[in-house]
Amino acid sequence: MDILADLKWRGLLADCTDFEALGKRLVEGPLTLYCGFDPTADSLHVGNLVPLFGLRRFQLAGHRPIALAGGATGMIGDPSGRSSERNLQTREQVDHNIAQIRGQLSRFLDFDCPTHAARLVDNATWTAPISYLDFLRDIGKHFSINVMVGKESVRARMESDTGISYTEFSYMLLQAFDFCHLRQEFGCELQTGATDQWGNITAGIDLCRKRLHTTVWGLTHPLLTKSDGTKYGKSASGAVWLDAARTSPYRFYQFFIQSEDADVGKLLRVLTFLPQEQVEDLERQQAANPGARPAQTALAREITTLVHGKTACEDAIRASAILFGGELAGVQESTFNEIVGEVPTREIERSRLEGPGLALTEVLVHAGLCPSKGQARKDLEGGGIYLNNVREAAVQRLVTTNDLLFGKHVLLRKGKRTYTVVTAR
RNA sequence: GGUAGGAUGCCGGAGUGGUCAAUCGGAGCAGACUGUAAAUCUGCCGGGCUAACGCCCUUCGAAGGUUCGAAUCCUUCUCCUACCA
Repeated sequence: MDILADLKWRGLLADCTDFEALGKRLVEGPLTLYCGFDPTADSLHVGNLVPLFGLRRFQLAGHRPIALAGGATGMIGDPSGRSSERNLQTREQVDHNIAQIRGQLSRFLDFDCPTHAARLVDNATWTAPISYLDFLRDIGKHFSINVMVGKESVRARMESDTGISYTEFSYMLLQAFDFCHLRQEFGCELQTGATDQWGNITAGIDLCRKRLHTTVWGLTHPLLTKSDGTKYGKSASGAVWLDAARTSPYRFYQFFIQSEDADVGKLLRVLTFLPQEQVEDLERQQAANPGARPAQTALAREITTLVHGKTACEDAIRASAILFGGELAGVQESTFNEIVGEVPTREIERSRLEGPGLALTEVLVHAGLCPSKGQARKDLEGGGIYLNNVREAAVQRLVTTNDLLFGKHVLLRKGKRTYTVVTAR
């Protein structure tokens, strides 16, 4: 299957400046394409995986991807898809974020491939040295304000209460310049991105035509949404990050295991590299026996392995099996230790549990499962608290050293799936 | 610079002297049903104390003031919005 057909089947094609011409170009031979990632944080999140995996899909199909880290654009702030002005990041923040993100970008692409190796670039390398006057003369001259204010990203903000600063208004010039530069430097002919990047991408295409008299293309991926239309990739505790320090592999795995039936088919297509037959087979299994959740299991395994590696994924699977396996009665110490470190863990001084012990409500607050003792009491009364996987409804319950598993740990659970291990020290 | 309007809990948004820790909706958390799914129903949803009835503390942009009593009235300040210049 050719790359465009594959992307289409996966639902990854939102728009293209010229499907037909691009399709023709793609069969002629390897093409160089790029996609940019701004360092708005020190880690990418699952939403970024759609365009990033897009680059990988192109590389697997024999093309040359360039992942661009926005060291320059990250200093400015993209107004696209934002209803209000961004806070400028300090240079130090951007530098730190860029360093982290470069590492993440490089994990999914092959830089050693002899025929179509990937590249990692930073737009600060070519943007920073240019003087303001040169930029205005060489780049700015090609832009019509009339066209710029017509772009969705600008118009939306001009109509909003907060407006748009000159800084963010200029963002599209920088991104357009990137495309132009990459066309000149590496013969890059295609830029990809999420749909909100359409305006910035077409700005680059126009600039290439005007400055270089050459035709390049743009291709956008749909924004990843849930079946109810809301944005995908946010859990209750915020975004789902690729950085294991921000979102542990266990939590990452759990996020996908908990996918809704209505979404899981789409997620398999968009976030994994499983072939069409296999995805369709999983969807059939899911429809036949939804309770077994074969699709969620496959999805979580695939993507956790891609992002965190085989070992971390297997650890997450084992920890999940223990936690969601019911009673802890027969569990061995070595097995239990596997979940310590996977789920959030808090320490407590052993002395506080000795003698009469410590109120369970206090332990819950200490563990971070409940925001206050009052809330902990209510959660207990509501039957939502489990001590070592056994429901505990007594508000006055004290936790003592007798509750320690293997003399060390207490497993606390709130609701169906929020766990914390408290370790005596 | 002028005029008018606004600022309420995570968000939206009622309330315009006591019955207000503040209607309602959304989000969130928990329970029931299930499948670590969705939908639905129920409870909770500022903090502390209590087994509980209940009690106490801190909130309605900020600071003062009027009053027995203020989110609600007055003064000043800060910020936002609209129109005018």
